[in-house]
Amino acid sequence: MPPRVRFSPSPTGPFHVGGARTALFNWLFARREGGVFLLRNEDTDRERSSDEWLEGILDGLRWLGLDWDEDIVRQSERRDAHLAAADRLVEGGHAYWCDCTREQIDARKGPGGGYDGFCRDRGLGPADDRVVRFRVPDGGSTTVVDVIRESATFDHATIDDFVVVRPGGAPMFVLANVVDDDFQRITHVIRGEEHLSTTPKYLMIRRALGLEGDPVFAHLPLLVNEKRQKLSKRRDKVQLLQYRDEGYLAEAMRNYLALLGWAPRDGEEITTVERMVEQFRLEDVSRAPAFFDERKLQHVNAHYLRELSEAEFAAAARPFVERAVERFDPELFAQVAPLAQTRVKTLAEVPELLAFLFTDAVQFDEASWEKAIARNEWSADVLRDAAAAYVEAAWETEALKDTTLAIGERHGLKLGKAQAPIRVAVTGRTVGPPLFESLEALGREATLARVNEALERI
RNA sequence: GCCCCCAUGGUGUAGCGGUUAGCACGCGAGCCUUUCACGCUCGUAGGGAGAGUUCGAGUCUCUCUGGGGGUGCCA
Repeated sequence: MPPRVRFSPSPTGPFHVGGARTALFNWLFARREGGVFLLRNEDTDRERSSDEWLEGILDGLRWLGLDWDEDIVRQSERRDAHLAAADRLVEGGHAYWCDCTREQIDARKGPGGGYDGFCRDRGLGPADDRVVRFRVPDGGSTTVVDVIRESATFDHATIDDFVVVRPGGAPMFVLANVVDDDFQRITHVIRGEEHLSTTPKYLMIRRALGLEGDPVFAHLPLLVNEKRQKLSKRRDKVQLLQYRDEGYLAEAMRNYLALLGWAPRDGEEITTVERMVEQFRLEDVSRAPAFFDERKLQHVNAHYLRELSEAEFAAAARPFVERAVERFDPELFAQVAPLAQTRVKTLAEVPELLAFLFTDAVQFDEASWEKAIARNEWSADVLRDAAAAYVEAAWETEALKDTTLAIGERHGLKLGKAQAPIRVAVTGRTVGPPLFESLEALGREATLARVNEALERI
């Protein structure tokens, strides 16, 4: 029997990197084991769920290349099955109707106190304003066996009778989970650690329903922020597709996500998805929470960026540049894009590097101007010589380099020094892509205009 | 409060009773070099604390400490 796993997000907000990591680990496991990767839309909270959020999740999964098998199960359409299970629980004495309000519970146990079992034996029948509570066995305990963290035992005495059906017949998450996992014949439940403490409830419901053959559990370590708290959409940058929009490649994101709580056995952190599938073992997943470190993500992304062919890089970077510069020129861009390839960590950094080629007005960075031009008395001489020599020079990289080299020698300057004022005059900054390649691409006319403009500005 | 989980450099991790505690990110230095990058080389920094088991402990046990998650008529 091939393993069957599921990713079951709740479509109540933008797709989260934590969710993406959970999906990825499920996917890697399924692909590694020749299993089946299923999707379940957990939209039982009708007020908070929407199809638009679901679309965002699907977009994210497609972007990462996480393809799923079989049709997506929509949990809200499984309501009858959930309620039938609740009926069976009540009939079997494993659950009961309860009409306590939060206020009444607080009045009896104090604010924040748990449920005290008040309605356990009142024999209440169904009503729209009543809930169904699971009757937690009085004694004993439930042990969760977990591939990643061995086992965790929970005494029943520490678990209050919990709600399985809300007023109006809305099934709760745990009930729906148990029923649908059984329906989809899920063999391995791979999810975030935040679900570990609800797992005994899951198991108790299974027992009460008489279900046999528990799935294997694997609770993944949480993804946390720099303060070591679980990533939250309120405080942290967690939207998966925001990273795409900021110039990260899907391959890089997928590779980085895999590294959070897991490491390839061969030690090669940056690796192909095929190698990840080959090496993925659930028992190799670590137990400690992992910090989502964007700096390391940047490193991984830069690596993938450099691995692209020049044409692929240009194609990937083009939309970022096109919308950021004054006058986009496709041919010029194709020519200069490779100059940026080893100089950026994300595609979003490409425009600032190349913008000087797609504008009429150079933006001078004042610190650069000061450092390369204003502070050096020889800078005006270099610029004057360049303005003269560039009129006649052959307009290609090597010739421009030789010409500039000669100008430097005349003033006792190495090329590194001599090129600085010219670079600032033409690009506005002391750092940027290789100068002579840039000049060749910019053209003689624009270059001369900028050098002369700088001369006047001194 | 109660329950549960976790603990190797700043970060992600390797190790699975005997290692000079490895790798990667970051950071620092050097080389390369038309700036900046890339690349290469070197360096920086680590098993929370205390007991115990053992000839020997990051690795096993216990206590404590710290962090986190859960404790909903959210998922």
